[in-house]
Amino acid sequence: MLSERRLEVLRAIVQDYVGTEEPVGSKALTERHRLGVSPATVRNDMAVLEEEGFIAQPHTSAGRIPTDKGYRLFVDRLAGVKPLSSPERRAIQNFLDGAVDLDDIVGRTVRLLAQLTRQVAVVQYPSLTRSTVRHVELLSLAPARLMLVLITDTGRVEQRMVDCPAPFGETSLADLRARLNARVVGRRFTDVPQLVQDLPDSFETEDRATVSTVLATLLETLVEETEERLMIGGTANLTRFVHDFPLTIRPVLEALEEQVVLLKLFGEAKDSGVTVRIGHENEHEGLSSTSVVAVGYGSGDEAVAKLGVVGPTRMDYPGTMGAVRAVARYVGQILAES
Amino acid sequence: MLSERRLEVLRAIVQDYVGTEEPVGSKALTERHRLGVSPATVRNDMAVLEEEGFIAQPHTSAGRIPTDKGYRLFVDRLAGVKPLSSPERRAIQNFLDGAVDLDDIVGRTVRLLAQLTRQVAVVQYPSLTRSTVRHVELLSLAPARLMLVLITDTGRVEQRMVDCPAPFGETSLADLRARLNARVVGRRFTDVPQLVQDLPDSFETEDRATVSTVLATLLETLVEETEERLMIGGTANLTRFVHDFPLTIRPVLEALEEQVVLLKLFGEAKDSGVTVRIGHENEHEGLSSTSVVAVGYGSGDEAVAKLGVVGPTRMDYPGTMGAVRAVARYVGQILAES
DNA sequence: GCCTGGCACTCACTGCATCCGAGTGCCAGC
DNA sequence: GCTGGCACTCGGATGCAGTGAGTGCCAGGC
Repeated sequence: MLSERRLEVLRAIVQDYVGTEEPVGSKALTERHRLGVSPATVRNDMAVLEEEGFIAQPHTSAGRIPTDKGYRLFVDRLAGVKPLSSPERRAIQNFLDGAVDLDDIVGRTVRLLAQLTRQVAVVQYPSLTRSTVRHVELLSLAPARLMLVLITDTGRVEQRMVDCPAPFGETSLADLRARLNARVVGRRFTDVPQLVQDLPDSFETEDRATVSTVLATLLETLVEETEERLMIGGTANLTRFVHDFPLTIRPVLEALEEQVVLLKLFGEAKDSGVTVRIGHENEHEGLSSTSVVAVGYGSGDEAVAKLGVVGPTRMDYPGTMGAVRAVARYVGQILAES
Repeated sequence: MLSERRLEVLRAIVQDYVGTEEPVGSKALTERHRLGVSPATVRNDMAVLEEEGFIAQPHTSAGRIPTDKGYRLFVDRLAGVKPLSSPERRAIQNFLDGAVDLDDIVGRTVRLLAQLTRQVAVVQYPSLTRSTVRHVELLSLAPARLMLVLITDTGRVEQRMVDCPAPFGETSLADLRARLNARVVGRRFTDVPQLVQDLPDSFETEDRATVSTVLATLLETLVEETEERLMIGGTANLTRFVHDFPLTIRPVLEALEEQVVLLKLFGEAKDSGVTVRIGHENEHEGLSSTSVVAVGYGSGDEAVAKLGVVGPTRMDYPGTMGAVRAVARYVGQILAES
C-alpha cells in the first residue's frame, strides 16, 4: 500500500505535468507544492512510484511523467469532479437556449463542449432503441407508393419509401394509420415488433400484403437506425498538442472518423456517472494515447445517449469531468422541455 | 506572352513538385522531362517565370516551387481534367449504391470523395431553396399543439412544433392539410409564400389565427433551413502534409469547423463545371495555403448543392478535378432515382 | 538571336565535438 | 526515516567545417 504522502506526490506530479506539459523533477515539485519534505525524500518516493508503475521516466536523466496506471489512480482516488463556476453555468444555458430542432441542439452541444474543455467533443444523437414513438405517419405518394414517417419523443424524424405489392386505398391507409398509432404511440421501440405482429390479420385479404410490407419497413427502420449517429467538433483542439506528438494526431483523426469505434467506446460507458477511459484502456490503436471522458444524458431519468470528449491522456480530468457532466445535465433539461 | 516552352517548363515544375513535394531544380527537370534543352536554358526560362511571378524560390540556393499564380495558370491553360479509370468508376457506383436515405447518401459521398482524392471532402446537403415540396404533413399532438412535417423532393424531412392560439379540430386539420398540399406540392420553395398567402381567409373565423400560425411556421422553416448543412470527412488526410507545414493544419481545421466559411466558398463556385480556388484566392486566413475544388450537383439539370475537396495548394489538380466531377455526376444520378 | 557549357558563388543541411544543466541514485549523518 | 552532499547521466543547445544541389552570369557556337 502506498503511504498518504506518496499519493500526494503522485497527485502533485499529475497536476504539474498537466499544467506544464513537461516531465516534472523532484526539486520543482517541492518548490511548487507544500509537501513538507526535501527533494531527496521525494526522489525516494518517486522511485517507489516508478517501481509500482504509476510514473515513468522518458529518459534516464529526466523528470517523471504519469503512466496510464498513474492517471487511473489519480482519477479514481485522488481527484474529484470540479464543479463549474456560475458564469460557466450561465454560459452553458445561454448557449443551449434557443435551439430550434434536434440537429441544432446536438450541434450547439458539440460546439459548447469543445469550447469549454478545449478538446474534441463527441455527442451521440439520442438513440432510437431507448426512445418511444410519438407518431407514425403514412403518406400516399402514388397509388402503390407510400412514405412512412416515424417521429420519436426525442424529436427525431425518420422517413422511408415503401413500394406496395398492390395499390392501397385512402380509406385503408387511414385505417392502418389509425390502428398503427393506437398501438405504438408512447411505446418503446423495442416493444413495437411484439405490438404490431398480428396487425395484418385484421385487414382485408387484398390489403394484407401491403400492410405487412409497411410493417416490415417500420421494423427495419427501427433496427437500421440503431446504428447511431454522432456529431464531432473541436478537432482543431488536437493541434494544441502537435508539438508534443505530431505522430499521434493522425490515428486519432482516423479513429474519430470511424464512428463505429467511438460508438463502441460510448456504448461501454456507464449510463449514469462520468466514465473515464485512459490511454490503453481504449481498445483501439489510434486512441492509445488519448483519454475518453463520457457520460450518459437523457430527457428523463434514463440515459438515451452519451456525450463526451476525447483528449490526450495528459488532460485536466477534474475540470473535464465537471464540464462534461454539467453539459449533459443541461442538454437533458432542454430535451425534456421540447 | 510566355513562349510555348516556358509554359512547358512551368507544367513540368508543377507536376514534379506535386509528385516529390520538394523544390525542383533545373537539372532534375531536364532529366525527368523531355524538354529537349539543357539545364542552363531551363534556368533562363525559370528566371523569366520567376520574374512574372509564376514560381518562387524558398531560399536563394534552392529549386523553384509554383506560386498561387503559377498553379492558376496551370489549372487554366496547362492541365485538363483527368477522367477516372473504369475501375474507379465502378468503385464509385458500388460505393454509392444501396444508400437508404439522404443522410446515408451524403455520408457515403463524403467518405468516397475523401478516399478517392486522399483529401478533405466536403458535401453540402441539397439546398431547400431550390427544391420543391413533396408533401406537407400536419399531426395533432395535443388539442392546441401540432407538428408540421415538410418533405422535399430531395428526400429531406424537416419538422417543427406549432403551438396554436386556439384548439384546432380534426376536421379543420384535415381540411388545412388537404388544401395546403393542393397548393404547394410540386412547387418550389421560393414560390410557397405567394401561394399560401390568402389561405387563412377561406377558413372559419375561429380557425384563422391557428392557420396563420401554421403558415408562419412553415415559411419560417423554409427560411431557416436555407442555412445549409455540410458534411465533412477525411480530415485525417490533412496530416499527410504535417511534415511540411505543421503550422497550417490548425487554421485549416478551424476553418472547416466554421461552416459559414465553407458555405460562402461553395456558394461562390459556379453551378456547372469544376471551380478551383487556389491559396490566397480563398478569402480566409486559415485557407490561404489550401485550394478548394468544388462542383455543383443535382438531381436534374440544375445544381441543388455543391460538393468538393479542400487540400494543399500543392495537389494533383487534374486528378482531383476528375474525381470531384465524377462523384458529383453519380450522386446526381442517385438523387434523381430516389 | 538563342542555346550551351563552364565557372564561381550561395546556402541549407549534415555530422561532429563541446558545453550546460536539470535531474537522478546513492550514501553517510542527523 | 529524513536530509544534504556528491558524482554521474544524458538530452538539448551551440558552434563549426564539409558537402552538394542549385543558381546567375558569361563567353562561345550553331
